[in-house]
Amino acid sequence: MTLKLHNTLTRQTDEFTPLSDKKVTLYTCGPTVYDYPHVGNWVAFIYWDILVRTLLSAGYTVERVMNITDVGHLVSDADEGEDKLEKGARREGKTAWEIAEFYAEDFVAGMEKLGLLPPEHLVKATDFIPQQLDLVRLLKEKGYTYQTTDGIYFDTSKFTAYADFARLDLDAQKAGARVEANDQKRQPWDFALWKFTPAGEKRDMEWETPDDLLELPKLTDDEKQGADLNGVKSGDFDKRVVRESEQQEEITSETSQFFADAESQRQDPRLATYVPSTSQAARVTTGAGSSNEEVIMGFPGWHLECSAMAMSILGPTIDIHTGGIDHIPVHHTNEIAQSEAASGQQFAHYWIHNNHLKIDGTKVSKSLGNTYTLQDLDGKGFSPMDLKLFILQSQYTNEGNFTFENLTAAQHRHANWRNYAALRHQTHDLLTDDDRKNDDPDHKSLQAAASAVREALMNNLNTPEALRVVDEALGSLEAVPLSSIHQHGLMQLLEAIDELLGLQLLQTTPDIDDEAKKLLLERERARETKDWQKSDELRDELAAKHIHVRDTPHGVIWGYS
RNA sequence: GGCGCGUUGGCGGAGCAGUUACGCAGAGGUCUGCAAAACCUCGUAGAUGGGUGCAACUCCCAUACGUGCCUCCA
Repeated sequence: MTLKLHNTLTRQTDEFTPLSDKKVTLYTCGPTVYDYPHVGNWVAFIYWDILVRTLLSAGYTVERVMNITDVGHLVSDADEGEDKLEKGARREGKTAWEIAEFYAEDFVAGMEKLGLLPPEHLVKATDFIPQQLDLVRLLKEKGYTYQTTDGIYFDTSKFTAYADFARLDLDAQKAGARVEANDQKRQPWDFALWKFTPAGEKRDMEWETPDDLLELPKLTDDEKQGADLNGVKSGDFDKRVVRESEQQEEITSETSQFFADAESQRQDPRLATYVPSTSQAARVTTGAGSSNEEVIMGFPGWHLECSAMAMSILGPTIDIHTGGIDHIPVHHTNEIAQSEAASGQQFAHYWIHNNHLKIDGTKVSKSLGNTYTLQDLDGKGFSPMDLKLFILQSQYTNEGNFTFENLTAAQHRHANWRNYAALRHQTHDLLTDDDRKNDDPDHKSLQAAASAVREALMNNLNTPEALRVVDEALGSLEAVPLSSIHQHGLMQLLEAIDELLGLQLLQTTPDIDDEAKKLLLERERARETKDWQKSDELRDELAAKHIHVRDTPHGVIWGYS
């Protein structure tokens, strides 16, 4: 059974073939940590967790990078407006660093509550500034950049495949474009790799812009002779820059860390074609020989972060890149442009995008006040797992619709599942497999259900189908005597559900304590003697302990209430 | 203006060219000391108009409507 995924590159559901037989490299665009994540944000992380679990179940090892965007994500994705972190800092009277730390911790806590597997690399953009500067340097050396008064930009006209991924019609877009705020950009869709801190402003998060990334004032036409670099005709490079970059290549072939880790890990021969740059960028100072004593501070562009982190950790080509559907036209288009321009290789083989969640039929929007967080849901009595089960009700490619009515439906289903899980405490010892062989039909059907769940996920992460399978398998335990439930088979199914869907059914359905068991027995005796009053009192006592009693034709069964 | 997605019963939501899953909710019934649960039955769902097929919810085309991204947002 091969895994199939809907690949945005091909717009088709493709069979998944990783670069390596055993290992899958995966990059997930992570959160921008300036506020609490809302249900719409969590959708993506829940689906990608299912993806990882499915890959693991298929026998792959997974190396996943998830970024924590803690700098550079502007209020507008198009390099305009304020930095979300700096804005959040002012809102709360803290520094951007404090904001980032607080919300990053909250995000990790949320992942734990939702039972999401931790990525192998959960990395902060601010910890990868040198790598990001290296990438800018590399792009500059290859002639893909230009400088404006507010930053270093990627010249999309130099990357001819720019419009391909999102199938953009740039000419048409140009015609209908909004007023362009930055008239120094050569194309409206050029994007900032590195932005300069505006003069007179002090950001919480800013770094020195290495001198060699800056362009000096333009030279005269005569002086520019011979300054072409890599076929770039622009006169934006001067002789000094060319000289410097030549020197750097000498140094850098020894010192670069940019792809070093990835090289040692993957030993992909194609990496040999990649000419690395220096990692010393952050240490470059405006010192001797520089005519410019002013230090220009700056910060990375949002798009740059993802490429730098993905490539420096996983290598220039990764298997899967995931993200929200909104990122196709801008963020991921830009990631592809800068990554592939730098490496000369395909960046990701599979681009997997989750569709958005609507809320009450309309979009999730801070201004509409419908950005429910885990904390909000908790306040209304819904657990993180209720939310997760709700989200799994629809496939990641589909637009979901969040309503409290639907969340309640998921909550009821979750409660039912937990009560089925509790049956394992109520089957008897004689059913622990010793006196029932593995070819027992009940056992087999439960095993079949476990593999049917796996198959459903292999089919483009069809979580609704997986839930249906679980419903049918667990439902088949209904209205049969406890004595005919195959405990081992039930355990295997529950383990499979927890492994594949991460619902933590086993750990959240403990056995009842001895006192409760005693009350149950007492109640049984009372019922045998038709002492209904005592029986009902005992039932109330159990209810106070959140234990619900059902008197079925096959005996008493308890559940959680 | 550009690029997308969708339209299945009260709600959510799959598969499938030929008995319309599954969950939640509703009505009636059986069972039960009572309650709950369970079980049974019911409401007989596929936007519209064409096309291809013996046969279409399922494939193709068009239309309508809804909705998302391109300015908060996964």
